[in-house]
Amino acid sequence: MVKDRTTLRLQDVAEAAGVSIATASRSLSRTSGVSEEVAERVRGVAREMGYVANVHARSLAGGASRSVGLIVHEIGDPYFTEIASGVLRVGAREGLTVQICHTGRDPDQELEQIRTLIANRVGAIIVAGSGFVDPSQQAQAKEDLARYRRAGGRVAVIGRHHLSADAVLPDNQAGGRAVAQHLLDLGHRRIAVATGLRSLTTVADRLAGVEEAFAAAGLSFADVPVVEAPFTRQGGKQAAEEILAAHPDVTAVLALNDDMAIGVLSVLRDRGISVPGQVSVTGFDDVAVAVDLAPALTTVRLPMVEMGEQALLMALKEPSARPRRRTAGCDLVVRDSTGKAPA
Amino acid sequence: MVKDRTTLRLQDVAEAAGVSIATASRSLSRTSGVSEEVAERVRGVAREMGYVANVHARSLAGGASRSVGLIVHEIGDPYFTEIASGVLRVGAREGLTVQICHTGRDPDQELEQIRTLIANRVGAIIVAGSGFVDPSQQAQAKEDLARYRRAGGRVAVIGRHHLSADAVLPDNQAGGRAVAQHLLDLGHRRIAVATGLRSLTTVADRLAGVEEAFAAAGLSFADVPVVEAPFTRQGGKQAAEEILAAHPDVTAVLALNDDMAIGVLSVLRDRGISVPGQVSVTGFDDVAVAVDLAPALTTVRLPMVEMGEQALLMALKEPSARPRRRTAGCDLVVRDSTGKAPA
DNA sequence: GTGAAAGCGCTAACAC
DNA sequence: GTGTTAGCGCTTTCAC
Repeated sequence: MVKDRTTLRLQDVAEAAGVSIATASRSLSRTSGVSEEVAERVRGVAREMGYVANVHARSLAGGASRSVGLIVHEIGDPYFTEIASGVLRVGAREGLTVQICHTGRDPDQELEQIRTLIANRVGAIIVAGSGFVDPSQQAQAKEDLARYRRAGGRVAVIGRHHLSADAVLPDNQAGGRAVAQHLLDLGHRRIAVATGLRSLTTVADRLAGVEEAFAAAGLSFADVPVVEAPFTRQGGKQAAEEILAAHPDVTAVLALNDDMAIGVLSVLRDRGISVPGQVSVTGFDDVAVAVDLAPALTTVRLPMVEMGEQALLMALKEPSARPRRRTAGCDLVVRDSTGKAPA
Repeated sequence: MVKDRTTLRLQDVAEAAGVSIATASRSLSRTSGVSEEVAERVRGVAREMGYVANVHARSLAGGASRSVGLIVHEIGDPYFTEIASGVLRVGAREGLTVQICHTGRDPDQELEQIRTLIANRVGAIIVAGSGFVDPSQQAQAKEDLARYRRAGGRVAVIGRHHLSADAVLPDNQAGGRAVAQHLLDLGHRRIAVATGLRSLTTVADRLAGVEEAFAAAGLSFADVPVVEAPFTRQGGKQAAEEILAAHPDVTAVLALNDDMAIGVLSVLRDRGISVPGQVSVTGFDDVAVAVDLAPALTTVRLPMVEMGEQALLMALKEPSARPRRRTAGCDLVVRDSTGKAPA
């Protein structure tokens, strides 16, 4: 589309300014080799005409790419929304266009999105969705990204992936440990876990932390019910129903993300089960709304916005020989949804 | 970036398949003029090699654009997140890349984002953020978009804008009327309104509806306190503080979006003011979390996801002579945050 | 049905 | 410091 003669070309600007197209190009892309005086005049003319360079031509001619891609599992999910905020913020500051793609937690979709971004010649790709425990699920993506990097592309991932790239790593395991520890400290022993897909590294790591806490307390984790459902509010509801049906005597539900925890709270409220009086509930992520729920959600805070910022900043830096990694701390935030285990 | 000899070119595919570059192009872009047999073989070779066409070259050569731009005020805002979901869903279905930009509700930023999208030669631009009451604030954007349309670009807006383009129009005024009516029916007379920027058409329209309901009930709107603050959770808190300080006797707070309502609820909870016992609260939008709050929020439902879908679908359709418009209904959803006015 | 060749608008060598 | 020109990788006439 957009083929016409209304759209201004660099040549139009050059003519209007009375310089060659090369000089015009240099002036606008702020490359050296033009007298500041001429450059300023050209920029003035361009601004006045409302000229905006054709990104495709620029990219094709070998100019630097002014866009980056962000791959999330699900934009509807506040976890990713906040990461996206961070990425967009840095992007805006750096004058970068951000293309957001989502995968629905499907590795095949992820691969396709990665390829699309590469085809779009984005300068950097941020993979924000969790990795998969099984490396083979991302094998092809790994290969494509490696080729992309060799060709000069930058890659950063958020979370544990089998992709070799700069990474922002939330300490999910420590978070899982902390929140489980918290429940155990409150005297809970009949705890159920509501989790998303266990094939995700995020889930696996959080779960590992939980298990660790049980072990540290000398308790068996083997008979703790772990209910797997979609990593969403709806999944949380589903998990809660299942848990209440099979284990009506639980005193705490440990959800592995806030969205699920919100679903759990909703079911408990519908059933007239008091929180934390009868059942304590915990989440993970500390999404913006967690503090405004009633009861306010006890959860593990992850600095999602900062993680998004960090990821893009890392990707933008000069590539290092070996992948960089930055860990993001997890802080237990105790609010009103947890209390002592009922006697 | 990405200039190298690892990235496959169309020519590589053509050579591997033993055809000319023209035939390869036709095969891959499914243009007619190639025998199905050859085309299939070329596609097979390309797939096997992992070839992905360079979007920039394709676009520059005059091919159809496979990307669209979405402009939102704030991705952190669930209202826009849900619209984005809708747009991304349709985009994925149609094989389109979606570039999301946010403006922070700043008309200048908006203009810049529009220009960037045009420079990116996106095939369509969806403006999802509210318009501004003052046309002059978007005058330049209007001009740029008009030029873009003349050049073959597609534009759709969500909400009332002074931009002439296909539009998805939520009936904000009816919604405002309905929710105000609801409070009046419950016997509330000392009502305060918490609102975002009144320079936004969305706010103006909702407010007009509220005013209408007052008029219909034979009540004066003149002395209803209308507190303006950012259209966010934080803004809601701020507004609530102000309202409680200046008008401690209000029995209802009508917030003009859910985010603000959540902030209001939070302040009331902190102050130990019961909802809806002492004060009723209403929102607007019906974001996903509204139903899971405690108390569940009475609000006006807007089909945000569908609005996003509609907007992109409209933009993708053959352009019509005159702008199309689709209205999106507003439904009052009564939940637990509103009750009879205390005696 | 297939191939050769002319651009699309820009950047970056390379001349001057 | 400025201009000329050869591509970047693709689509699309236009020949055959």
